[in-house]
Amino acid sequence: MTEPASYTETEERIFEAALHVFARKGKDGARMQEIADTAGINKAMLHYYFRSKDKLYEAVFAFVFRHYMDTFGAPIRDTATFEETLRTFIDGFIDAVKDNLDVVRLMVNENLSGGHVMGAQIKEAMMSMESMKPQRFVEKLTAAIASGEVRPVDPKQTLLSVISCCHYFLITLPTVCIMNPEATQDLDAYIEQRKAHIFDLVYCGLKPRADETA
Amino acid sequence: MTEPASYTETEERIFEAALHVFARKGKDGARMQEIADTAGINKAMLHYYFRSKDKLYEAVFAFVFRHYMDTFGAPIRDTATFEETLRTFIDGFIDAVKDNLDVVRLMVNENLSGGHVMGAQIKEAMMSMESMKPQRFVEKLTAAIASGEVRPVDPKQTLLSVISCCHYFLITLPTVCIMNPEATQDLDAYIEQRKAHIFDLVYCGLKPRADETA
DNA sequence: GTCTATATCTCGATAGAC
DNA sequence: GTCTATCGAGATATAGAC
Repeated sequence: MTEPASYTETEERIFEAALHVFARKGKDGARMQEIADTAGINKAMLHYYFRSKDKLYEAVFAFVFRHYMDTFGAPIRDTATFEETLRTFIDGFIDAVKDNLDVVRLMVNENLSGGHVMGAQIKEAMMSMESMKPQRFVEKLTAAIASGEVRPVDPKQTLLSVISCCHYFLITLPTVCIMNPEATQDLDAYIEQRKAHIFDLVYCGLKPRADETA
Repeated sequence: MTEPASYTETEERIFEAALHVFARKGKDGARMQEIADTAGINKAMLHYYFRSKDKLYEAVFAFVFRHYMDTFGAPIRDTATFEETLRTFIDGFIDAVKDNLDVVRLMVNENLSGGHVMGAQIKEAMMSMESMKPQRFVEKLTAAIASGEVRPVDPKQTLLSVISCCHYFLITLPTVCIMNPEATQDLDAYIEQRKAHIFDLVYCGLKPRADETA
């Protein structure tokens, strides 16, 4: 799978439209006509640029995956304490997810239907991304455990829990809005409230306790 | 939307097959032929029993939603401390999700594509389910805060975080298995490990601290 | 109730004019 | 590069024999 280093303006508009449709309907449920309409171009042009639906799906996934991994979350600074690291990570992560909801939807859809396209992407990405944000988070957490700032926990399990808390409520937003009417009225306020809750719950869950041995 | 109180054996076999396909492909991506093949019946029979794809989707969703809500999770006993309640809830919830993964996949798919069918179901279900498990969890947590067993937190936010941790890793299982090879080799062991981690993280996050005022 | 055959429509993909 | 027109496969849905 060779990928061009850059795409034309039209191709990126197609990616944007394809992402929107694939994210909601999945690969099989998406319609080329709907993607073309959303992109404001002719349906034949989709095939001119990307030959087939399969190729378009793979191309948009690869593009989005790289872009997503590059820009996700605030940078994790080396000078921060783990408390700062955690707060910054949750804050930046949720902001990034909120601004790229379709990317997360696309990836969830991939997992629901087997995750084969994504699997190939992940393996390819592993090679060229030593400084991946989640990996850095695990490193910082491991260091914090060693220094005693955080009690001994499984770092990968903890990362998974934090990501779960940050992703899940946005994935299931329609349901969350039904259960929490205030989220419908002012989503941004609800998101800030949720950020604060996640940090509070997780950081309290990680701090060493006076009444326990480390 | 009037629903029969019970279905025939054939109809329930169709539900099982439809759930399997709809959960993975979504409503638009699913194929009636594949559902018929999975159920081991003729494609024409699907239309004989459920007129159209739309009606089948609504019927299977309503059926599954009721069944899911009735049987989900271990009963929350009134005699338990909140520590026991939490452990029992996480344990029973994850077991139920593991045994009904397609149900969760179907609901996530619904949310990804707008959640309109599910929205109608939830509103209908709210009326007849005062003893819904999640609602009972919130009540127990609220009581535990009042009694001082748990520090003051937002109960609904906490419930959402617990559900996130229990659902998310199973929804994204293909990705989780790539990141954690040991989960591929022995999934049940990984699930037990995850149960223990979630309880540990959340319960430590909820326990009052000696160095803080309640 | 269950099947085969088929009508009708929609989708992905291409041909060919411009 | 962009469009219209269209082909052929495959989808939903139905008709009608058994």
